[in-house]
Amino acid sequence: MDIPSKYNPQATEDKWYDWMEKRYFHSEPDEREPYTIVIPPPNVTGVLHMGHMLNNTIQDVLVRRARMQGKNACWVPGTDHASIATEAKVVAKLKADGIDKEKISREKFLEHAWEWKEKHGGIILEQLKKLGASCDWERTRFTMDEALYESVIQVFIDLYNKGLIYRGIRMINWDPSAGTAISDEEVIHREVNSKLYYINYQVEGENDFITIATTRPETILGDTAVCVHPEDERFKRFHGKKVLVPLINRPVPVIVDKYVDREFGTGALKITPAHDLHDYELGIKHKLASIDIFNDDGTLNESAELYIGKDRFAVREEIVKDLEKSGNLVKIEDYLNKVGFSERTDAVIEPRLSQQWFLKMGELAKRALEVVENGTIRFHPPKFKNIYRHWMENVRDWNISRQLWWGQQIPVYYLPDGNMVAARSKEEALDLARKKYDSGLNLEDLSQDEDVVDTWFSSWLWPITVFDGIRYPDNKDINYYYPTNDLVTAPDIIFFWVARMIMAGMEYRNEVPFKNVYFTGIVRDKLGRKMSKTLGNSPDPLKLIDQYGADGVRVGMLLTAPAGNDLPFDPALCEQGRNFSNKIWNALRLIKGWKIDTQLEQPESSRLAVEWFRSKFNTTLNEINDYFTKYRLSDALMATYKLIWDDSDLG
RNA sequence: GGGAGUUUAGCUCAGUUGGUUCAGAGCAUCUGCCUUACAAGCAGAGGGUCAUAGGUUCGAAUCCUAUAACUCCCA
Repeated sequence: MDIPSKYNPQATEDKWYDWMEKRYFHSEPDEREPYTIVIPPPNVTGVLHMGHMLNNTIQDVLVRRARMQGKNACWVPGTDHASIATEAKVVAKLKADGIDKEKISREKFLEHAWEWKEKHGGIILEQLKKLGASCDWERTRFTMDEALYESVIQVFIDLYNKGLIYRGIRMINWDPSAGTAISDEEVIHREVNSKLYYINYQVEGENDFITIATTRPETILGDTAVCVHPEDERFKRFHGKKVLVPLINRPVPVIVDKYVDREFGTGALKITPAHDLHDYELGIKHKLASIDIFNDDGTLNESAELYIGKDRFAVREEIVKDLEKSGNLVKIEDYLNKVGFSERTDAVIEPRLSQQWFLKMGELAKRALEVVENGTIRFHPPKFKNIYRHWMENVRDWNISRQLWWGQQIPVYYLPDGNMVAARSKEEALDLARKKYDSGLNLEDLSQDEDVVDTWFSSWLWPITVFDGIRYPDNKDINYYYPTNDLVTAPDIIFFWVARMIMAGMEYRNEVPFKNVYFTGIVRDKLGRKMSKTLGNSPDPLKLIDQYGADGVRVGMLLTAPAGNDLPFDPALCEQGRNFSNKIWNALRLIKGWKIDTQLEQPESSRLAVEWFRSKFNTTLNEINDYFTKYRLSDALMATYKLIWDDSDLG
């Protein structure tokens, strides 16, 4: 026989790569029923990891099935511009070339950024092709493409005019490493082994003192009060008095508030309104001063009076020594507390008072919750409904401004008198400003807001903007492909992305963006650890493909991946996948080896066998279809696996 | 601190309204086999107090209560 007994995936798969060129997966609206998936756009800076592999395999399975069912299937690929990550990469590249971002203009920087994007961005899309993803590659989109950029601007202006976007000074999460504010969702709270410092504050004019406990001694320089519980007997003698902030001897009041937990620490709390959310609220309630002691990069500024220009963590060590010298330090205890880290840079988040743009979420959330509650959008598995509901009911306004350049610049123009207008261009802004405020204004009088919007503020429009449905709400594509059918994503971006897409869909199409959301699990290693670069426990998907074939790896991933379940990945699974490919290969060899003699009459045994298999096949097909309608993909795969391995096996 | 979820064979998981096909699947393991599609294979075998303790019921993996362990989300 001339067919090799072992399946060689490379030989087969390479042959099919020109599918992309033959436009087999291109879709145009026609009279058939549409089936649409938009890819969760990976970072343009990203490279393929196991999570993408799983996620895109599932999308490919769904879209290929739809195609087999005769639907007009369209899977739109693309990337997002990932402002923080990309800007960091470009800044680093410029630095290596001896260029300082601060010293070049915004325009120049963006030129470099685009150059970088053209050169290094989008590797991941090529990798997806290797994986065999049957996307409509002619529809590839990028969140900074002109059409998508303009759509974001248009939406911003619209929401601004509706009064849903506002500007205000709020306590926000500052990422000192990226040099920008980030949203609440981008903060990851982790338990950290730290210390609890007990520090004496001397009572002004008395030889008495009050002891507080804090995990952040460096912030005492920004203290503007000490707070105790009104009914705490231990502190009643301090009510109405003032105490001196150690080292700088600033007198601050002792205030009383039931907010204080008497059990925690000493029962006395130092209040730093500029650097803690709860302290900030107490500050407003008790009309306290607020002293911001940090620079943008996390070093101390002049307001701190001491340690100016030094990093916050270096200062923590120094100040403890100085407090000890001055006799204010009582003791240090080990303490486990939760610290917020930036999802992007892993820097410790600094709560900070800052002027930012926010999007009101209340009404948007209400409608977005309703369509999930009433089943217009179904979650698979349904347990994510609870998490979604909880977030939606407690949603807070979304900080959408970022102090970066790479992204859609906020389309708000300020007038010399402090008034502002939102418009698509400076010229339009001028028109508007003349009509609204002052007919004598000139172009030079206007200055555009320097910030860009959060990357998610473009991704939340993705199912609409890939079909240009914001700029042209009645175009052929959007009318045909929207709402999309299935969204496949990881549960960790349910709030970042899924929830917000639903809001945007309801607001701008008055219709849900997708009918089903399939939540994948998180790919872990054999020991159950999350795959990460630092641990080095993530296999390179492309190497796995080399080793086992794309089909082998994909079967391996799906075998243990019921929706929403974490996937403890083991390369042995790919081996099983490869073996399965080989099984199918050899079934082909078997058939090819048969010779049909039309002269002979079919023996009864063969007739029965054919009839049996036909019936078995149809039973299994029903079963598989049933699994698919329930989004039980690994069960569907297993049914297929058993049909081929056990029932087609004539050995 | 608030909420959600999980716990079934060595591993990863199914198990719909409690009852004859309820104790299952795949992998792994063990024992034979290089039998002309496939040793990346074939034939066969073993393996579980369904987390623990109570309760409801004629009957519980399934319902209720408590406990424990783990996971996730939120503050």
